[in-house]
Amino acid sequence: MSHEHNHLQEALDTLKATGVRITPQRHAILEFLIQSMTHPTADDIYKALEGKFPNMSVATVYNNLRVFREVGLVKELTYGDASSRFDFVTTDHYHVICEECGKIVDFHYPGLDEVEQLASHVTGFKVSHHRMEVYGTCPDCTTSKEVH
Amino acid sequence: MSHEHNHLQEALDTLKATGVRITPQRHAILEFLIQSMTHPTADDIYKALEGKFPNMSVATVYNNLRVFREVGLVKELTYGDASSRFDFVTTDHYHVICEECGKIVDFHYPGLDEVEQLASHVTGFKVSHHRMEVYGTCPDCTTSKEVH
DNA sequence: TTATTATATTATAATCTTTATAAATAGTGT
DNA sequence: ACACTATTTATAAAGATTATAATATAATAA
Repeated sequence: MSHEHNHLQEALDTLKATGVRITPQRHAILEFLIQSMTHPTADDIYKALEGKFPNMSVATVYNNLRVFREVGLVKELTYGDASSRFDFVTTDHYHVICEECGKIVDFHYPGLDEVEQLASHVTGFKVSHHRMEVYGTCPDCTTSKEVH
Repeated sequence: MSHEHNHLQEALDTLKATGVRITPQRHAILEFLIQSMTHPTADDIYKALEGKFPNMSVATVYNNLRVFREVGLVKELTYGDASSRFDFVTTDHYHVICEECGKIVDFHYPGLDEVEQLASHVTGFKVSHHRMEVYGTCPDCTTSKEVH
């Protein structure tokens, strides 16, 4: 049984447990998110599934991404550019983003509890979570920028 | 000579040095950003200055914020919500954001060079910078949520 | 100071992402 | 299979940002 299959099954269980109906569209969106390595936009998902669901509405994609986010299955990433990207939540990881080509690569890091604690102490906030991304140039783009 | 005045003067020098013309609108936008503690949106700035510049266009605000960003005077912050916020760049600091009321508070932290280094090592990226924010509930909102 | 010239501003429209609405459809538990 | 309610669809609307073209203006040099 593959990891992808596991994730999908667990996600469907989560939906059932929270009383969210499992529709073919939701199934397909989840499946796409899980197998996707590209942190797609809502429009990416919409386009990717229009073969299987010629009548699906963009609103359906947005609605379901919101539902998935509320249930904790999906994380919404807002970078500088126009549209949000969506990431199926697996284990805790951060992202490195290539400023040349936009590629997003995961990397794992112990977590920044210390920063949260300091922030909480200094500002008096009750801290719930944080986000962090690293920006730079990916190996491919670094190579193609070199003079030959 | 106040800090605000210093910042403004330095900002104007930066503009002159990079060949960006200093217009009354740019002067006012910079001034507002420097004295503002609220990380305003483009529309906030537009509204704040419409008394002084009744004919200023929204496009002017956006254009100039882009120019300031390109020159390194201003940082654009994209959180989950609809519009970007703009922050005059002074010393390195991070933000805590209240999930109830949206308030943004600065806090200083040594910097996460170690994370950048690890990310670079693991992914092969040439790292240029990172962003991080902490989320939680501010003291005011915590208080007003308590049962009396 | 004035003329020149490129740049900035304005007004407007267009574009793009995301959300709202209402009618039609389809899951789910019985 | 039925009934109930959530979901989907199609469409329009809203909101943020960018593009365009005409006008105005800052910087520079004569």
